[in-house]
Amino acid sequence: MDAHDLITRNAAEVVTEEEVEEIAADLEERSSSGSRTQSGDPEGKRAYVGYEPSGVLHIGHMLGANKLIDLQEAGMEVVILLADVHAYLNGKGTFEEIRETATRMQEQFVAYGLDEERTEFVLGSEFQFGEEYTLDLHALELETTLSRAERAMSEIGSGDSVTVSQAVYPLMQALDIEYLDIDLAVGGMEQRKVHMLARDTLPSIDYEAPTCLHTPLISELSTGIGKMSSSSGVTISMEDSTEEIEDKVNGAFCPAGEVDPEPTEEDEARNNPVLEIFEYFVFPRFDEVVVARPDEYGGDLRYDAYEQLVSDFASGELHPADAKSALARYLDSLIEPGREKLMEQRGG
RNA sequence: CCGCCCUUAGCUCAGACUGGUAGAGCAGCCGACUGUAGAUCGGCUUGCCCCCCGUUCAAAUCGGGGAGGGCGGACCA
Repeated sequence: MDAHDLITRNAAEVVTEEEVEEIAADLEERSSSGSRTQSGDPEGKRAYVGYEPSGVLHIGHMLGANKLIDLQEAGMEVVILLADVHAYLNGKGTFEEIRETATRMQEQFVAYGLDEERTEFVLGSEFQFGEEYTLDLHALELETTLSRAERAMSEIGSGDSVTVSQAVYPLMQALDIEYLDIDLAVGGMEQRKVHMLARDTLPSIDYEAPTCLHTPLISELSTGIGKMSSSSGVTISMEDSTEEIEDKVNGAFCPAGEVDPEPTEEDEARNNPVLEIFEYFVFPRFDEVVVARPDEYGGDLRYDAYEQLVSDFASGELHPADAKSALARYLDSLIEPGREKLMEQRGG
């Protein structure tokens, strides 16, 4: 797979396609000339994603990590911002508490499969209190209306009250992209308003508009309606036991043969979360997927591409129950190293 | 600072005028039916009624104080 395909595979959108092509072309040129990207190389292409530190990685973090692994493979340098200041601004606790969870999070990312040598972890507070940063932040504040900043914070639900800190939050995200010298800003689709704000406002203080890549959001597991969230409903995380994974996956909405389930009576869009997780988690990380199937139903099935699995599912050849048990098994093996790290962290 | 409104189950709210320690819908959980889940049936759980003080035999309900949240406070209409 070439650099461009690695960058864009399983991405919900890229802004803009032209800008990504430029990055990909540059990576291709460098790899063919034999100059493998070294960390800290001023010419290297850098991608980043930012997360508020949380003690336990959940499926959203893992989805982002999958993309970062793709980007590393494509030759990019990868930066994970452990956004302690952002977490503080979002009311997640004291700096001490937040920083402690930041360390745990970093270890879990490595356990999940990020190359430790090629991943740079940066604590937001390392650079976000600098004088220059602060002045730039105020300059951005001058360029941004409250309502625009408020709209960019996806976590703010209607009806919730908004603090000034939450309005500053997205502006800092924009500035981080510049200060970390990022060529590609990565985030889930819930980050697109923040990134669009960054593209609009950074040029007004004479910085470049960042190129952005957004990963899809997985549908709510038990209904297929809306998006899976770490704050409500069923979510999958690194602290799930094998049994919990099995139970959660087994409880997932998964109508037989329906790749594109019908909307609900209230006209809410529905997706098949089981297929989504196969597509975004399993196939990117495994060359071959084996679905164990009882002999009475025809024996095991083997796939080396997501499309093959979908086509069997659509035809009815692959039954949801078999798909689910296979999914639980693969998800479990993805989570296992992180789960062990987590137990180690808690035991010590 | 001042004024008005709100606070009851995880969520949206009823109950307050006419005191008798609480209800609905949704969600959730459990069974039946499906080789999964959903749908559909059947069953079940849940509450510092925002806090404190007072009146009363008895307070979610009445009185006082407080906290949190929403909206408003020039002009124009």
